[in-house]
Amino acid sequence: MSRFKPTIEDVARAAGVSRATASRVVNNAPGASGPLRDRVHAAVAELGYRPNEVARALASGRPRAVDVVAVTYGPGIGWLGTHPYFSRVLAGMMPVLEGAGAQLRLHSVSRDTGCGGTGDGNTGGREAAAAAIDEIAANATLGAVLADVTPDLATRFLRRCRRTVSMVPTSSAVPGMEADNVGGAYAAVHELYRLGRRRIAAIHGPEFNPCAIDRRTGYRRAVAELGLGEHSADGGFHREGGYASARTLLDQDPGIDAMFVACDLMAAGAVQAITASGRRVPQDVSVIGFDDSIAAVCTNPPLTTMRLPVEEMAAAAARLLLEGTPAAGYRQRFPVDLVVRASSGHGQ
Amino acid sequence: MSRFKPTIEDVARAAGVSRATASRVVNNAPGASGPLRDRVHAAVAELGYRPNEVARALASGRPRAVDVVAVTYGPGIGWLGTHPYFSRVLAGMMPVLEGAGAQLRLHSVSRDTGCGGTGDGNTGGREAAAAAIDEIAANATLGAVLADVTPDLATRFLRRCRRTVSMVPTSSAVPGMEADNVGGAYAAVHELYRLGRRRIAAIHGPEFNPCAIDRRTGYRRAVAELGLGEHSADGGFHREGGYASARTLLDQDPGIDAMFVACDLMAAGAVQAITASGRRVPQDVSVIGFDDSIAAVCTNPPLTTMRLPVEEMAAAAARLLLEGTPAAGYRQRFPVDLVVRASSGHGQ
DNA sequence: TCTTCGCCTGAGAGCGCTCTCAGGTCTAAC
DNA sequence: GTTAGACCTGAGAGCGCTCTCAGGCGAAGA
Repeated sequence: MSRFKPTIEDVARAAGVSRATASRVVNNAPGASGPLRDRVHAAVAELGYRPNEVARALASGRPRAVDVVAVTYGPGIGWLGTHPYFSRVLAGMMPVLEGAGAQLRLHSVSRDTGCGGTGDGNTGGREAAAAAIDEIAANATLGAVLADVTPDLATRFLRRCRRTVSMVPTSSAVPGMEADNVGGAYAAVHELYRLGRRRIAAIHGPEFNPCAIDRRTGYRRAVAELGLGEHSADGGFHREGGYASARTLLDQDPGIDAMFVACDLMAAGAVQAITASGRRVPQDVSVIGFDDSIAAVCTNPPLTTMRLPVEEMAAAAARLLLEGTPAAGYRQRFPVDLVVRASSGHGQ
Repeated sequence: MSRFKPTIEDVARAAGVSRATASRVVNNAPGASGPLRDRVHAAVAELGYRPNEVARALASGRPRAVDVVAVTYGPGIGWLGTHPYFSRVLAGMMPVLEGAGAQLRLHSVSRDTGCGGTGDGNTGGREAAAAAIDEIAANATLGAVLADVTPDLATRFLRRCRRTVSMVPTSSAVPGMEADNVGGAYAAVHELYRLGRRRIAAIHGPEFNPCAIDRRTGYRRAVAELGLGEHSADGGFHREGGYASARTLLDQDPGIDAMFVACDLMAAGAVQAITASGRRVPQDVSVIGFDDSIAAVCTNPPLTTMRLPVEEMAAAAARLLLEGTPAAGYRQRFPVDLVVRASSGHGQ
């Protein structure tokens, strides 16, 4: 097989037409027809021609690529490799993008170090993150989806790239897909209450994460309304944190009979910690997670959880970007529903 | 903030130099120096100039982008959103690519339907997949990593794009990162044997998956050498399949005292099925998984598993691509090591 | 002082494609 | 027969950047 890559010039020559006509046919644009179309198609087939996307992008000024920016934090490589959230975003967008002939470019920015690397240094971390965000925004083309991001970074991104949509709540003008995190957490606590639980602890995500903040708010609101005490710890949105927090919580107050855990990964850790302490889930301690990610069904018992429709949100974000520049402050809301499995139990 | 995007022309004008000089400075190329460098840098800073990657790619003929192709199969959206494998590949490559200023483009091809969509139709599935592969290969630039792929598709890809590396074993000339899947499975069975288990069943991955084939081979070899019987089922590399297979296996032969499960996700399902059957893990049935993915530590008890160094493999693949075109048939081998957790037990 | 060499620098030619615009053809209506 | 209108077609000008090449200039050697 020859390594020769035919250009549209070659196609045009082979078909005996001009470059413009060949382009029209290849792009299925109107204004060329009948015999010429056939000749061009034949030439394309014969030469094995494929348009060069890069040239096409440059010439048309609108490259067909959506940038997905995952702002990660946490130990090691960040969440990208372990937290199911990101794959769900990708999986949700992929079919939409592919259907539109758009590419998906993935970027990761570590909130702490700028680059999506393994570094843990804090020296100039914020500036590095900001610089990385600028860099990506400057080259974002069809648009960008901020998979997880802090409001300041989101605002900064929007300044360079209007065609942006955030997957997490940001207070700013950044268009976003917004799940009812507050309501979900609120509903989880109420469900636990309904099951007869009265000492409902919470394991939250990191305090700078917008989703974590909302879920915490929902928990607090519910607990306050129900006249219950507040017991909570920060589990950092990773399993290890969930384990450690559950332990701490149980040590502090052995009477805890339920836990609302702000993500399934942490909930998996919490279930392990509860079990390790000699308690049973759900008989002794009822657990409700959040996300309905793959982690929820891997635990034993499987997790009752609040389903975050990540795939749907991601698909909607992709569609929004494909359509054009979303209006500043645009919001699309998604419900967060209870999915009952075994970890919450059946009540007394 | 103005929406004006300065070009290198603007920078050159502002600095009072030619476009060529501005380009040299921006690219840190030799042949420009002293005062001019400073002037250009000043202009860049003042205008907030960012090189347009698309134009740069077209002009230089070497776009800095690596394409990651995930060939998925299975129900629904495929594995992309649920199987931890893909995120690990991404997470492993990201730091390397970012360090080299390269972008990461993600593609998914469904083995069954071509597009990475949700379809389940088989009509023309293979041809669609092949067409999608061709399309991606034609535009692959810096190179491509085949995250999971069947040998036929890999070969086809290589035909259009020499700069390719596979993450799974392919018998063809495709350069690849090769983990010792056979040895890992073999070692797992031996470990189970060492623990005193004599009825060691296996839950395999889909028979067309190269990794699954190798792991099956390792299992068979070990079982044959140890003079044990073979009991196995296909779990399709997803949790549900693991659950169903474990159930079936246990029904067929209630005396099974150990299971080698070819991926952690399936193992999570298997553990649930074993528990549901009234047996204990590891006391009654010892379980060893494969991968050491996040799923391994979410289960209860946590899984003893064979660690597949996916991140390292992915990073190595990225480095290989960055370096140039790997030789046909190039192989880099990775060990698969036992990670002992609770699901295998301590022996009698 | 003249030549040689080396180092800067800028002009200009593309990379492969899109898209506008002017010209050309053909049909139909006057 | 003439003309307006609709529809094709191709020439050519870029998109923003890279990179080659030749000219210019100063230092060093003859």
